[in-house]
Amino acid sequence: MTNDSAAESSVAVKKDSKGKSRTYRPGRIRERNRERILIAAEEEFALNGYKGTTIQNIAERAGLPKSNVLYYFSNKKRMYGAMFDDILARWNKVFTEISPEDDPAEALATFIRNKVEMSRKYPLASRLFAMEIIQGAPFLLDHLRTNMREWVRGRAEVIQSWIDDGRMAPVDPVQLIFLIWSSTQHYADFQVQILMVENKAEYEKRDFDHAAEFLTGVILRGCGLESPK
Amino acid sequence: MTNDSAAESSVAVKKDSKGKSRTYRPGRIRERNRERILIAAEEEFALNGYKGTTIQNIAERAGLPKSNVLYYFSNKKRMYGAMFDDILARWNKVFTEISPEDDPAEALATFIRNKVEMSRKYPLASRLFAMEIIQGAPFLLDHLRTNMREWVRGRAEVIQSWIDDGRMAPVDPVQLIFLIWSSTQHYADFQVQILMVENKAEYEKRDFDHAAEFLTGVILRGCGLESPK
DNA sequence: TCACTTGTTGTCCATTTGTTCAGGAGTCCG
DNA sequence: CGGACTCCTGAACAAATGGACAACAAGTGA
Repeated sequence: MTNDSAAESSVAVKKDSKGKSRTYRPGRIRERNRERILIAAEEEFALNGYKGTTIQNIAERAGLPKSNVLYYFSNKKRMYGAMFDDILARWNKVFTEISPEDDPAEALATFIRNKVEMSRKYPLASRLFAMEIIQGAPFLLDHLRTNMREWVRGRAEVIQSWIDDGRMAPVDPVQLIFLIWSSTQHYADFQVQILMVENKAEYEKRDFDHAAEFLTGVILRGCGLESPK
Repeated sequence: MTNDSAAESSVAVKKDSKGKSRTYRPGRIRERNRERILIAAEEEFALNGYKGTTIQNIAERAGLPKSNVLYYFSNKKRMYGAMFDDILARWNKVFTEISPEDDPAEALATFIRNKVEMSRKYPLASRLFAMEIIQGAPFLLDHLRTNMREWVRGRAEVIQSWIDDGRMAPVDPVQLIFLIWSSTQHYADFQVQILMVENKAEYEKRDFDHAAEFLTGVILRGCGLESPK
């Protein structure tokens, strides 16, 4: 997606000594360790940033020697890239399409709820993404320019059609998407700030429910819509 | 504020050989270089994160030898701290108080506009702050727990009083502050994403005006308020 | 001019870090 | 059991980095 690390998880095709081609399964050892490493990497990168993260730290967190980590991901950059491939794939699965026939209130509410749920379920991914963008998206620039642009454009067109049909207030659709994006993302990215300000030690499930409810309420009303009950 | 770097800019009081105390002006050499370094530091830290930034890079950007940078800020941590002291001071100056007597629509609109203006004027500061929080606020934890908590609490109380007086819809005041905070901050922090999605090379002033207008429109309406003209 | 402080800078060093590599252990299959 | 391949790992290394330091230059008030 963003780099050529895809080869890392694919099935290797090699030729044996007789020149015949044979296929080998990567085996589940590879699968398992790869995953372990990526999970550790997600935590470390989110906590310390790209440069601040050392392969040593990732290895320790994954309970493997550094050399072994480098056996799976030939270098740090690739690891970082592979992580984002994983994250983006995960996100893609969640966000369903919307269409002009949908009910605006329903669709927007669902979007907001999904996004908040995402912040709850994958806060590390959210933070990783945020840090990457803040630093100028050196790895994801291409993704932003292609996939994400198309994604936003598609949504914006549907929203615009709702507006044209007089089914919601005339607000800038792209700005609306940004608003939903940022306000929901905030619960993952600025977790510490929220916890400190609210004097809590940890999030609870109902905090997210409350947040989702608040956001749908205000944003829908802001779009001239009634919240679906 | 967050560390003891205050001493760095204060007037040094030393005793001379005879034991008499004398005061020396730091002179404007110190002032000027300090500022130059901090500006360079802001750019570097925002671009590469704490760990990713090297004193060498800061020095080069400031056009000084590394040793000279270390003469002004004895180590990297202190530099980082001094930077935030500057940033927080800058912010404090901008956000005026609100009171129960104010008009809710007027006050919220002003707040949103100020915050967007902040994103425009000091995008680096905003990003720096965001990265710090995302990484768990190792330097600003204390600030969040004290100053920021009080700040939010104070605002929330005023908003609540507006609600109690039936002057706006009953929305959670703290969540409302978070919403405004995140949605406005977004224009600075996720600049690259926005530019890519909108297929632009650079922000223009009117982009911010447009954003502020959109946000006040949606959020105020979401709070059951009319936008002040 | 003198005494003292402040400012400047090149050099040095211990440590960390990404990455390479060579060799060995484990696994699978005919 | 033997060969082919996958998986593992300790050791080594060049580059980079934060910081210490000493010697020197410039500024300042009396």
